[in-house]
Amino acid sequence: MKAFVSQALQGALQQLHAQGSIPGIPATLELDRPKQVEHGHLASNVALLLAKAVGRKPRDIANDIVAALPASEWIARTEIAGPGFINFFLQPAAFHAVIHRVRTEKERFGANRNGAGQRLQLEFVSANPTGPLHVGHGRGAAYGASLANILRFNGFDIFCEYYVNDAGRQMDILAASVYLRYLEAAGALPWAFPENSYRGDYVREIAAHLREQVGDRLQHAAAGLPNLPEMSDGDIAIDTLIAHLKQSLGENYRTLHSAGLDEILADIRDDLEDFDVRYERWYSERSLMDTGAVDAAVAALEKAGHCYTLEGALWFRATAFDDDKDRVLRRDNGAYTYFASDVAYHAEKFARGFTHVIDMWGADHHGYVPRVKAALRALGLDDQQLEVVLVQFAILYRGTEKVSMSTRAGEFVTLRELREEVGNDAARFFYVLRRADQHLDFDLELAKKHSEENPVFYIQYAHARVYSLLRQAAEKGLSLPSADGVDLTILQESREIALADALWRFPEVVVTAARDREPHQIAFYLRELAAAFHTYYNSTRILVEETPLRHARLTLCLAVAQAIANGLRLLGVRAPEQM
RNA sequence: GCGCCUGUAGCUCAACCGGAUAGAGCAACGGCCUUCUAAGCCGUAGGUUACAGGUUCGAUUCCUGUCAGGCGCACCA
Repeated sequence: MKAFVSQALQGALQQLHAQGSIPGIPATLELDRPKQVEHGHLASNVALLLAKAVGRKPRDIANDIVAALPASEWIARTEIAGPGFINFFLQPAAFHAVIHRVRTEKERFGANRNGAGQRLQLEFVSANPTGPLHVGHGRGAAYGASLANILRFNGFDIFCEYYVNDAGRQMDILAASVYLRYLEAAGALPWAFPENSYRGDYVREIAAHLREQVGDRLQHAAAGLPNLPEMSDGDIAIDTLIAHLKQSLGENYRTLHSAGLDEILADIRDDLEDFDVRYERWYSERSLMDTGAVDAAVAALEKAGHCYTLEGALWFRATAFDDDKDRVLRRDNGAYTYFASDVAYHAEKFARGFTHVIDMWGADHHGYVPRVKAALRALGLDDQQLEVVLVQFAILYRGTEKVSMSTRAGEFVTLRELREEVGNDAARFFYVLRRADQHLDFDLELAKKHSEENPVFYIQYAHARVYSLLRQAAEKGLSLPSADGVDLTILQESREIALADALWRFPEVVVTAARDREPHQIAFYLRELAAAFHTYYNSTRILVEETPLRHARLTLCLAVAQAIANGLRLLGVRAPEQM
């Protein structure tokens, strides 16, 4: 419909251009919905843009443009308003066409092929597998999964990936923590559990499972165990413990390490699966080490002459590529930094042929963006193809009190707990109700309280009401509209036009939500569509005796239900037929 | 100190990558159920868009500065 008007406008402009009255057609020409209905269904600012170049008043130019518009069955009339806007008022037939389109396209209504041929990689969550996902990770999960759905609806080929940090020191700390709990369970822990290890209950469970698996076979490493509480520096204490375990357990250290990693990763997978968040691939950091990809990436940087050695460490000259300071790739102890494997990972993403790569990181990683981009450029890659979306933190509150979310202390609220408390639908919806760059205050008390008067129910209710109408019609023995042969031209009431107008916006919102990486646009749109429906429902009786009118109105309602279902599906929220 | 994000109604947030009179939800107040689900609808009230400049036909949006909040500035991940 918009394309139709746009075509007519372009035609008029081309005609004026051919006549020499305007120098060209502005590229920034807008054809948008005015905020107020009095300003028409569509409005263009083109005359305002041309005024300066032509040297005439905008309103005069607008007059010429309107005069040059071809006659049309869908444009009822035009109006020149304000400083020189051209307002278009459409015929009801244009809106009837939208309803027809929804019924034809069904679950594909709103979809487009804008992204056809583009392979896009989306990495999100990628939380360290050192514990269950907490509510902060939930935001990234909901956001990423929704964005993936929206991009797919726009025709992009999307590949979702979770980067598993299974190689770092944090994993060793987890292994050590599991071991201490393992000893504790056997009554063989000589002192109290240390502060800076992972202390959540899940560590006890992993230790218990390990014990079932290996019995007391690993207990021998307790001999010569360094006295952690006596050591003043906690980090050194942990590292000493890890070194001791690696040495005395030998091959069995791998068993210990895997016990934690496997169980937690399985838990994370289940959790996300239940949350309807799915990945094409879980990418192991360790695999980058094992295949030599990290060696290769670092070697490539060295070969390109962007590295130097200082005090035993290998540095990348990131400052040559606009970063604040140079970065260490390999420590003086010979171990690679996290940064080194991340360079390898990103180089590998590009090597796999994605046309565009989107990373979704927590906002606390923002300082990390310049150095990754610097490394990509140093490797001769186009850093423009890497887009980093920073998702601000979700700060947990219980009433007015901030809730600590230290994973080590085990005091956090897990994503699973949140889902069980407010439900998947509400959680998915709430998480994407704000832009990514907005801080999200997640008040647990409020989330619970809202579970009954939640905006998501408002939208679901609109959907369910339509199906309720169908059930009512069946009970009363009233016939339902068939797929075709419904005369929509009877729909002339302003609220019916307004409702169809709201429907027509869905395809546009799908485009801008993808373009701006903003799933919240879908959520806000759905609330407006639901509001338009509730208004209509309250003002107009749908199940009237006159069959043609009833069929036309039900067709409109079914179109609304279809659009709501399509929108909710993009956000991972169910569209129930009954509440 | 440097960098990134943010500042809009009492609260939580929108505002279509510069457009016309800045909009919703919640909270407050007043109405609507003998008829399709009141988990709903209708209405009232609420604003110097943090502040000061600048850019232009036009600024919540872009630029500069100030103030305030969050985050980051590791041979951690």
